[in-house]
Amino acid sequence: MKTRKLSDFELEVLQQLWRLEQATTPEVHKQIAAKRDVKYSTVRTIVDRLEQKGAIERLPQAGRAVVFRPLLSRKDVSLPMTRRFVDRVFGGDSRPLLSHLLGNEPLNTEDLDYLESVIARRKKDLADDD
Amino acid sequence: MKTRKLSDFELEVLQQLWRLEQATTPEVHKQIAAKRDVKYSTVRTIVDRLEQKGAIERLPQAGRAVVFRPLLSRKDVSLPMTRRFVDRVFGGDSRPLLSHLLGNEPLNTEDLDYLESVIARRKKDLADDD
DNA sequence: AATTTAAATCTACACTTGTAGAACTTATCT
DNA sequence: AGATAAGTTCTACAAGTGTAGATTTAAATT
Repeated sequence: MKTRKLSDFELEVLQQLWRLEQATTPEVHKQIAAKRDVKYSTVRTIVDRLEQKGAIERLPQAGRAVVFRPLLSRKDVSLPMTRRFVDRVFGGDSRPLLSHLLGNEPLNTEDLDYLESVIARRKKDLADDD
Repeated sequence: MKTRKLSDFELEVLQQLWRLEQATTPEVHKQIAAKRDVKYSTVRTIVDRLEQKGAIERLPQAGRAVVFRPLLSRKDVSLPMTRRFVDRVFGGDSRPLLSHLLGNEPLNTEDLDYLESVIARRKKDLADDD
């Protein structure tokens, strides 16, 4: 899973591909152009670069428009990128990030309950270990 | 607080400045060169760019070597970067990031207790609100 | 003072990224 | 079939980034 570095724009296109499971460049363009003003050929360039980087592949079938689908899963991308981010911005210590997110991101009761359960599990693991 | 975008390397230098509070380029270079092989002039270029971007400033005093210190705090940088990261990689939803970090980052009992307390506070806020 | 050394400044360059125009190729619609 | 539209491919380019050599300047040492 040779996850070469992906640019902002490449990530944005990949997000769309994850959402749609697979799509043509015009489809991806339509999605993104709904938010930002960007030309078709620009999106197409990004799609090509994603293909070159091995992050997506084209499905051979349909004749005219090329259908692409992701080769990398969300996790393939998010795990290494999270690691990198914590290193770059927090010097490797994820705790300030955690408390910031827990303290400020929009979370409902259900979310909080779930996160609490994750902590509980961690605690149990710690207890079991020694 | 015009936080222009900072590159990886710029962030790395800034981390050192935060750690040291203030430092000369040779000092920063020594720190970074301890981990990676990088030339003095390379680090100096990055320092100059940080200065141009207004992220650091030079202290006028000492005659020969120029001392720099950060103009941006860790939070000035980490808050907007975290936002951007969550948007880029998780499409704006921080919950998968939270559960990943809580479930996998190295955390000791004390850390977990503290994070639990943050959650507890959030829950109370929710209860008070309605 | 003359020499060595440390640091600063200047210049350069290849690669990546965002951005898109122009030209060519199919389909599609009268 | 001819014209229009939709999509693909090719080419380009400025800004940003990582990287560093060469040159100049200032400080320290003999």
